[in-house]
Amino acid sequence: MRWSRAFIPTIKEAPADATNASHVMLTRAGYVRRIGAGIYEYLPLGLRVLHKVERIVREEMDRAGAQEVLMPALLPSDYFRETGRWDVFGDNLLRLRDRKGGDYHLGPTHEEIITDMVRREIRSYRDLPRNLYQIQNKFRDEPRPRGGLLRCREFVMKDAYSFDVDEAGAAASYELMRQAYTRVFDRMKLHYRMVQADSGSMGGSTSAEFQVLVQSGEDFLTACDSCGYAANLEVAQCREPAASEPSTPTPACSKVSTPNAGTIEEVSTFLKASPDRFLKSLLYAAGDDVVLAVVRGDHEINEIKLARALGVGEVALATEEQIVKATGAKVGFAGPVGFKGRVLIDRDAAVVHAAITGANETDFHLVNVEFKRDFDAQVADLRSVVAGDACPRCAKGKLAVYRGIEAGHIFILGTHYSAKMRANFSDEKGVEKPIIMGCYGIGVSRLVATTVEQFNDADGILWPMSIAPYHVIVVGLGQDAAVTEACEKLVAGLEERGVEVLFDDRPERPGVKFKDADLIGIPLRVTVGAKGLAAGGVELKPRTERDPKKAEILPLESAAQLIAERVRAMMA
RNA sequence: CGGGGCGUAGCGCAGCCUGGUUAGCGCACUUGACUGGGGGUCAAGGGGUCGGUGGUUCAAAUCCACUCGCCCCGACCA
Repeated sequence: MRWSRAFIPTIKEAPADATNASHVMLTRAGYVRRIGAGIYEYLPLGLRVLHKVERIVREEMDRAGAQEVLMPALLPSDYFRETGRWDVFGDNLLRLRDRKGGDYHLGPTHEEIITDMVRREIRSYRDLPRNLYQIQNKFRDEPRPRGGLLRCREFVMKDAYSFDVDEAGAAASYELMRQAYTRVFDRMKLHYRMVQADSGSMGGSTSAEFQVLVQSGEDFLTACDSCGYAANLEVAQCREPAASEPSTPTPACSKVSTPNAGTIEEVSTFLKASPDRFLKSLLYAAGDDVVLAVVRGDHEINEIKLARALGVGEVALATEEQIVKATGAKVGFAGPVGFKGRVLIDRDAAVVHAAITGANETDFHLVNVEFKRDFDAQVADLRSVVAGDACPRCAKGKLAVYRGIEAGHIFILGTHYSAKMRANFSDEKGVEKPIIMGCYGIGVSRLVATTVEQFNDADGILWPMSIAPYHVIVVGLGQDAAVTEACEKLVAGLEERGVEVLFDDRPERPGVKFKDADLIGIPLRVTVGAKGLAAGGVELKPRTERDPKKAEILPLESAAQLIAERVRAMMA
């Protein structure tokens, strides 16, 4: 491709509303344009990258024995009504109505549709297992699209769905997908972790997320430094603390005045006691009840764990009125001692001795509080892991905390959809049973942006060879006939060898071309100029090399061959 | 949905508080000259329903009301 004929609108200044690296880079480099909140156009370079990601995903899905299908984006409401998601999805579902008044929506995910496709055709265990996948645009009316391409209202997603006769079969399908995912992310050279994750409300048993590690990630993860344990912070566990006795008997619990000191920080300063001696008491609304959850002062409560311990779907922080009503005190003075209602305490909070808590009385706290002696509560794991916690899996490991972007999620669904939709098969004995399903997503368009988040520098993008829009950029300097001739010859030689070449033949100054080449991030740059030709050939420099003086001089005659080999090596 | 902010040339912004006659700046764009290995210099140009509607006023980018769009923080998020 000749740049002089290409549509690659690079710009110096990104729109002011671009806040993260991928949005800024992809916009400046002419890959995408935003035309609405969470709605993007893919320009030629952007589409080439998107297609390359799709191709890798397709190849690995096919290799794992899955087959591609295409489902409608426009869906009649019947299917989602059948499983209740017409209501469950709420405002996240992009709904519309046709001229006859019929309810429709744009598909946010296609479990119901694929389940319907399968139930109409699959009758027998002989028809199973099967794995079907789709790569297509999906729609969610996000409450707040953000992060450029990272969270859009319309996005490209690969979803695979597996259908098995039993749990063992489903586990095997899941394992195949796990391996396929590993291959996909490896081929893209991403730095990622597979982590345990919350299966969500959709009743999955086994599930794992593929998190790409980047500082700008929305998710927090933890991983052990010595074994393979890794989990999303939502569900991450740490080792249970050892039980301990106070070194000296704790004096009787007593009340102290702490005027206007409601936060841990204020009371901690006021009483000159470190936060880890506090029992932080938080009130939560769980269904119709208000419960008290207690964690150590320096820890943060994890609402997913709390909900699980309570056996409810979700919990919400109590309102100010609820707090005042339940404790009889202003916000900031709640405590477990004397609390009338259900109390849960985190394992680490339960082993604090001579603790400090709110007194359920405005402007007062209690000191020398002892769990069991002064109050009782249900002990549970309620807090989020913090860096430095002991690994729950191995004896010596410490947990580190990272940030990541969720690029993939695999899980076993069981019979959640098949039971509701009567997607059954007959087993060997003729007994009708629901199909065991799994589903496996990859955010394809999100992956484009995620890769840029991980691979960029001050000058622009650094694509991995496997998904770069072009393998090589040939930069011709000056209007010299000899230079032009050398460029043409090199470009032809590379294209003959299957190398994808962008040839910058524009009559621009060298500085402009070099800046643009860095910005769009093609992995290999070949500079062809009078100077280089005089010195023996063309100059090859990887995008990762900052110093132009370190470019290799390749003889023009053999350059195409050598560069083609280099491309192949970088692809692997 | 709660809080904060922004809509003025393709992009980035000033002007608005304190209304006033041709609405400015940088980048980008066009033309010419010089220049030519990391976003060059000089000169001359073109480009605007000031988000929309209504109101106040002799006069509105500027004041008021409504409205649409967008961004950020939070809530939410397969």
